[in-house]
Amino acid sequence: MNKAPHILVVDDEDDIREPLAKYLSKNGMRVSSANGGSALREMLKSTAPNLIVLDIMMPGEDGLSLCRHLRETTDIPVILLTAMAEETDRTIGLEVGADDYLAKPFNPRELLARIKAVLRRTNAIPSDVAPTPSGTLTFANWILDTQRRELLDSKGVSVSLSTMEHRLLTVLLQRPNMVLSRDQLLDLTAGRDAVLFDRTIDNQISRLQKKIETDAKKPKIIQTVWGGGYILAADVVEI
Amino acid sequence: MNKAPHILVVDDEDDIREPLAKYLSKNGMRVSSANGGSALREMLKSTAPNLIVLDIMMPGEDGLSLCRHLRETTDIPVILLTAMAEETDRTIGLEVGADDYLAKPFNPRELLARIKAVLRRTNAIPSDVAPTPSGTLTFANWILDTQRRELLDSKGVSVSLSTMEHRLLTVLLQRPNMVLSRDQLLDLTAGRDAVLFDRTIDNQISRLQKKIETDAKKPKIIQTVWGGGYILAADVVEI
DNA sequence: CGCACCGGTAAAAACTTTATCACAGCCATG
DNA sequence: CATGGCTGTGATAAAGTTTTTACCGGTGCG
Repeated sequence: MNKAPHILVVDDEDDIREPLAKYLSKNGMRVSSANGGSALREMLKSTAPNLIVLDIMMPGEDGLSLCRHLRETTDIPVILLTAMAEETDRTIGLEVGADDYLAKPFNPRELLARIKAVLRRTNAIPSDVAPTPSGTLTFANWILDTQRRELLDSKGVSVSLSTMEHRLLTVLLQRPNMVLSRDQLLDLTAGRDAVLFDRTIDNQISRLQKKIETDAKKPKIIQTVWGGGYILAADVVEI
Repeated sequence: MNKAPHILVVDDEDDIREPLAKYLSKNGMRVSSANGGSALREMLKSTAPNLIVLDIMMPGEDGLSLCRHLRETTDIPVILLTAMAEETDRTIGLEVGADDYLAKPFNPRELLARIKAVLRRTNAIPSDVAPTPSGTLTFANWILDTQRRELLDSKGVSVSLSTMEHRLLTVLLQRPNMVLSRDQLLDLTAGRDAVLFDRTIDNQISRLQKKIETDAKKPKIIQTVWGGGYILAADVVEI
């Protein structure tokens, strides 16, 4: 799609910083790294990364105030790394304005997932301001009653939807004829962090298609956009 | 249903604040904490919690005016904590605009229950579905005389209902074909101040089903909506 | 054509939510 | 002060849902 996101990793320990940088670049990120607060400050003069991964336990530095400073002077999202797994720490981290928080030792996969989640949130889809989740929506011979959580076909026969199916369908109906990436769908339905090799949305789409498509092999209503996500291809009318 | 509620705990004593924050987050809340009035004010600049738990006995602070200030400048509900178990204090607390009040030492469970109760009330079901508390209602071969508190089957045979069963049934009949969450049902059946746990509603429903369903194993009238609550699936006519 | 990904879906696994039962406390009643 | 009905709570079993895994087939591209 666009340019790969630029991640700045700040950690004083080479043994952590370098493998991490390598891992992230292997997985589609552009990575720079800094071995401490002053290197960080120096780098920020010349570049504006899309996200900073910051270890708060660096000798001779106060990671927390560094983070606070970042938050005050820039809009760059920050993910904190810390040695403590304490709930208190998490709280403090978030108080200081971090976007997310991860305790060491961490699973690089999880960090990657969280990075993606934060970036996704930062570039949030514009239309999630609007939608009115109430009322009754019609589309392609179906009627969804959001109050009753009931989906009716043209003859008024009810098809039951599970919680997630209902949520996913509602999300799609609120943004018809618009390509939604898997990440966006995850965000909108579950608010969950997407993890690598996560086929959750595929499955949910698949299950939903089985219920609402005439021919589930050739979906007309919910279509796949190769490399992009899914799109609800129908006009939606609120009645 | 959607995101976990965000609770802000304000207390100067670490020994209280931290375990409490931990307890609440273990029980499905998103928690931030502040160790005093200024930290609170600071945090409110950047976040809008769903509820604030405020200790009014903090040194160098006037908790009461803090609460009053909160009430004047925001719509965020407040639960007060205080060392005194005095009735006077409770009155003062409520006068100042607090939504609830709890004396220390308190049982964390009870606080949790009260938090839930306040949140439930805040997101209360819109009362535009103006219930008609009087009259006689028919549904699915049953006749409920709400005035006489009597339930009759199609042959006119009376089935006795306990207080709670009657109240619950009435509440459901007033909002037929609409999913009602446990929280909503709790609110509608128990009073404002009731501090109950979710399983209570399950039991009430179960007891009611045993009385009115033909086959209690496959309920037709009061159906479970998985992950959502219950729905009275029948047409209700007032006669 | 081969390679590297991407997407579909069944089945297993993990997790969440709900049903049910037993029991204890309460309250009014006799 | 014993009795019996009603309620709320906790434990445990059961049901239902969602996520992960695994495998396979399709797509774009060089």
